[in-house]
Amino acid sequence: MTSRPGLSLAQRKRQLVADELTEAALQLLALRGFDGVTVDEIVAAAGVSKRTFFRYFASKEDVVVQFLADMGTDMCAELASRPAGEPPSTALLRTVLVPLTTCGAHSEKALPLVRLILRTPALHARFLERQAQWREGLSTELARRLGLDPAADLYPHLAAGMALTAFDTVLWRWSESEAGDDPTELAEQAFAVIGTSLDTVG
Amino acid sequence: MTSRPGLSLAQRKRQLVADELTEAALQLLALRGFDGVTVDEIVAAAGVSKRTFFRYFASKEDVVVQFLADMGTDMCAELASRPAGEPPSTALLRTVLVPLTTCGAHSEKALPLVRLILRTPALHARFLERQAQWREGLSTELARRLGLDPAADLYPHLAAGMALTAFDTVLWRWSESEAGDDPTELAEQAFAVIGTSLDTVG
DNA sequence: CGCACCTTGACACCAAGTGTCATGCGCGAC
DNA sequence: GTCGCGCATGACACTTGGTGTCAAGGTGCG
Repeated sequence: MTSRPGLSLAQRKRQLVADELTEAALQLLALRGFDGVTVDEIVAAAGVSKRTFFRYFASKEDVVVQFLADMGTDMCAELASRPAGEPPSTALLRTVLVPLTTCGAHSEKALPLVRLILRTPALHARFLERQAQWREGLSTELARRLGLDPAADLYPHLAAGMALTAFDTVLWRWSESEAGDDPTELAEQAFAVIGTSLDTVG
Repeated sequence: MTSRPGLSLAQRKRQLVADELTEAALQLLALRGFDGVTVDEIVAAAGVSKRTFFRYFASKEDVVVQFLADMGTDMCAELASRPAGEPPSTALLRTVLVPLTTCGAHSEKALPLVRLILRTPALHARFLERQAQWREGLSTELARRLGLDPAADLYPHLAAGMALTAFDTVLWRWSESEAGDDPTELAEQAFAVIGTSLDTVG
């Protein structure tokens, strides 16, 4: 899930431990809820010490939420790779579709995880914090594309925020749906609403 | 700041203690940063026990952020009070203006507070969480106004999210500005961008 | 006066993190 | 081969946020 191939030998062991930890954690958390599990239990299940846990994850929340950092860089990369002439609305739709399609593709695992995050206040807070970081990245990239000064123009920040608002809405709606709507379809619906202003620059 | 007049006698003592606590806390936090101050120091400064602190505030963050709850209800009230025929963009602008004008009016106190919140990860996370609650309230109110089903239509959630995105952008920009731009002016700028899609329902 | 209620403080306790140090293991240099 | 270096780990003590519990004090009321 978080694997990035082609790294040094010693760092692959790190990945292994990290995966072991996240797997153990996710299983327990899905079962008994975020507050119902202590990190001591998690590390016992994974067979490492508590100190090691905190060498891999900055907090108990991070073990659930850390993968979002990768998604943020993925989104930025996608936005950066979109053709220069493309209108912001479609470029941002494509950007937001990156995490959303992977959600849709692995819904068996992703849906419970999303539900856990959105329904646990502590996790939701961290999730929103990450999203704020995404917003920074997207807005600077957007400013670069359009030749705007992100410190002077409100547009980049606003546009990035709107795209993430759409993302949020889709995710929330998806997490509430019983059988699982198609997130990509929902995203298109959402962008049909917000797209108008996205492309009305100036 | 948090005072709500016309309450019972005994509950006014509560307000007093709460104010004492927040004042002591804000002073220390502004001075040494959020992580540089322990709640033991805060309660020592306020002259109460640690246990009492947590009887008034659910967490250390809450002593900084609790007043946001009131702002949320204020915004909902404002939105509910807007005339029925008013287009969503102006109704939401008016809604967002409620906290923003008070910020502008008390910038000497509000600006450092906003900066503290936006620059402290833990506080920022809580802030965003509160905002998510605002979003719930605003979207249901919006759905009521427009006769939409908030569980079926994406629009209410999206519109509320866009309004809060504008709010966020304004607040962020305001907190970065040296001499303090006018938040209400910034809000109008922001709504000039997002307004287009806000009023294009269906 | 006595009673009930509410607030507070003291204290013990749990869970999340962090600093520190010693151990162990792989790996290259000699 | 082995010496030694670096790195990951574990053990442990400690700080801090946060909660449960209980006993004491104040206040209003019959």
